[in-house]
Amino acid sequence: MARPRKFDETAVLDAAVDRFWTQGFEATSTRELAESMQMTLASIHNAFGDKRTLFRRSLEHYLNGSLRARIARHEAAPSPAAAIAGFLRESIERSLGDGCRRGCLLVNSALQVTPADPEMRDYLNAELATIEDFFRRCIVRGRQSGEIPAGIDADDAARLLFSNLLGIRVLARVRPERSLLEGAARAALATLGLPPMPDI
Amino acid sequence: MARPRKFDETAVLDAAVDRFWTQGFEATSTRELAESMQMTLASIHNAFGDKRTLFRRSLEHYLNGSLRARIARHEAAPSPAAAIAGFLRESIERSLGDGCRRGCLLVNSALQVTPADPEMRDYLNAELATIEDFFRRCIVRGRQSGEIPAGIDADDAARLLFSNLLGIRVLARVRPERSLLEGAARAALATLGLPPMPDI
DNA sequence: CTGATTTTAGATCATACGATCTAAAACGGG
DNA sequence: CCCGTTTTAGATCGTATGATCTAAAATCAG
Repeated sequence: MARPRKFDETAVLDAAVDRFWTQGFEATSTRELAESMQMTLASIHNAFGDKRTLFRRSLEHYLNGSLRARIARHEAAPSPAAAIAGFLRESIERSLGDGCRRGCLLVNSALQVTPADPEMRDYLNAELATIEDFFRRCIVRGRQSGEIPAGIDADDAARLLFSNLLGIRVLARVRPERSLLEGAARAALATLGLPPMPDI
Repeated sequence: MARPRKFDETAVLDAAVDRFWTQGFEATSTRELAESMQMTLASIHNAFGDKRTLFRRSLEHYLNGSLRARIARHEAAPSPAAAIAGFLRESIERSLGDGCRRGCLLVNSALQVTPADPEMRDYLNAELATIEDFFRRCIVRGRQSGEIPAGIDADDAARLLFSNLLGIRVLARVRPERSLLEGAARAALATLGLPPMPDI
């Protein structure tokens, strides 16, 4: 019978996410992680494997509690148009509410992957694609129900919303100004004939 | 009379840009830079200062030969609407033409700045802002001349184009697919009543 | 109690990192 | 020639890095 673990997995993964999110993978040392996670280096290695594997686990943890949950919640709403608007509103509020101005761990990480790690790139791409797909499904459903006016090609509309959100995510880290983030989202919604973002 | 330099500054800065662009600042070691630049570590330090200063110099070099030159060229064109469309077309073609799929050094770097370096963040933000300003100037001038239809607020239109371009830049690194990049740009242009991107 | 197993704690390893040091080289001036 | 200055070359430094090692601790079963 082995000695029981002293750490709470959720708590330590939260701590790891926090560090990686703020500083990025490369600039975060294993000692800094040990400090944040309140674990020794050996314990981290025992429990999570090497640094890259911990990073991967942290991403997964972040996505489960963040992007995936939010897409599911918004998509469960009866109105596809309002789902888009609400998703954008929530994205902006979360970013603006982050005192550390970290933007989005997924987007940050996607840009930091080096060519030496195509597996990580593909993983991140698959996750990013869930955003684009969410937008597309909403557009298609909204047009079928007549809630969203026909206009440009549905694929292109989804791509516009996708790139718009990615841009907002970039700005959330480097220039988190409400007028800028809201203006970009408001314009995308308006030009696509979608309802405005709900007020908070 | 000092010993003359052996290196060509432009060539070595090109080499540094290449490395930083591909791998990012943190993941690129000074020894890798020395190899690429065909200079010793001490010579690099003598000529350019520490790693961060070299990075800054490399960014400046990249921007002079890239973003700044392109904004100036497109803005000199007689048609503000065509300037926007042409700028987007060029951005996409440059990204898709890059076999290393590096995206945009400016955007990549902006996301990699850690909170410990606000000065670098501000520098990068100022550079990014020149893109937004370019779009705004074109929108305003195009509307004055009647070439661009009135629609949503000019500031918001500029923000939409800006976030759209940032998103395209992100995708240029992580998922450089022509249909995706072109679709996002095409949708932004179409919904703002702008002309399509010129064919290549 | 011993044994098996996993976890923790602290030290340590092998290597890499950014940066610096020493000395020779390269140049023109006097 | 010597001198002054900067650059180059190669070695080295002090520290940090990701990872590992050793041994004690914690647990239940027999």
